[in-house]
Amino acid sequence: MKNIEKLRRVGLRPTKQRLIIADLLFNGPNRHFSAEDLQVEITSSGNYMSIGTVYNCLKKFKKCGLIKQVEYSKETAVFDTNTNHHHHFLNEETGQLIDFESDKLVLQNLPQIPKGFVNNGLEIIIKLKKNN
Amino acid sequence: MKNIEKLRRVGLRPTKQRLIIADLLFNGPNRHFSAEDLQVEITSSGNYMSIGTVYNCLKKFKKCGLIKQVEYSKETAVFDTNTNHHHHFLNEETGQLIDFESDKLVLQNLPQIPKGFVNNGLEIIIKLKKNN
DNA sequence: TATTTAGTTTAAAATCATTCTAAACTACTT
DNA sequence: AAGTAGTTTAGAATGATTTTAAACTAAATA
Repeated sequence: MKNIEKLRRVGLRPTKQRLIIADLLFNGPNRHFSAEDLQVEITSSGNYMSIGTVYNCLKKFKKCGLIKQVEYSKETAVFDTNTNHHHHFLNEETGQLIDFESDKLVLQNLPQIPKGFVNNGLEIIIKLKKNN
Repeated sequence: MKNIEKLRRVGLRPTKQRLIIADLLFNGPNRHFSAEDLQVEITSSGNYMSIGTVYNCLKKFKKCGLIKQVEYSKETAVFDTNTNHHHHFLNEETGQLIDFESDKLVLQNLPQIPKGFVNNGLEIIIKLKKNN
């Protein structure tokens, strides 16, 4: 599917800038990245975009379900092209994230949800340390 | 146990400032707080402390295992007096955290840990939404 | 007890990620 | 072709946190 269609389908005006970002994000494998990472890539691809626009665009993409934002990250927002339900390994030394699928996982005896609320998503982070 | 002992036991010099914070943190029930929250409390208790010192102190306390830092939080670091293993409910609307115990929880078919690494902690966040 | 010193606190400046602002621009509609 | 609503931009603003360098203080030593 062309990215211009992809944007139209979720109600986003396919501007030049959004298409530049869509081409970088949606034509390869899933990955994690920050707004700044992406800006560097945009520059490397021979384009230019203000950091404000990168943030605006990522926020819109997120709102429209084209990307997710990894919720645990402390300072730097980390975005993810993988919008399927999944969890993360986190290499604490480097900050690198690795996805793992949630479909085989078995969770039992989950705690009772506080009164007045419903479960709106369960996220697991498994922190990794080098052995030795 | 007196807080002055508590600090000495982990190798921290019991300065006036550290004792003020220890008195606020360790003489009541466990809770979550930010550096700024704590500074407000310090002020309310009739003391004064620069925000830099609050950060320094919390970092030392964390390093010595007196408190933990909740890892998922996005922008504001959230500290926690509860150093037992536990997980969190997160009210996404307000940012409020609620602990839940991990001892009854059953987790099966956890994914294989990437080669060269060991599991250094598993954290679960259950996001909450108001029902209706 | 006085002196030393290594660690601590402080105000203020610096940093870093992110958001805001207001003006210029552009995709889409009429 | 003109209008308008949404978008992009540079640069300023914000907010959390860290750094800096000087003043201070707890603990060790003389």
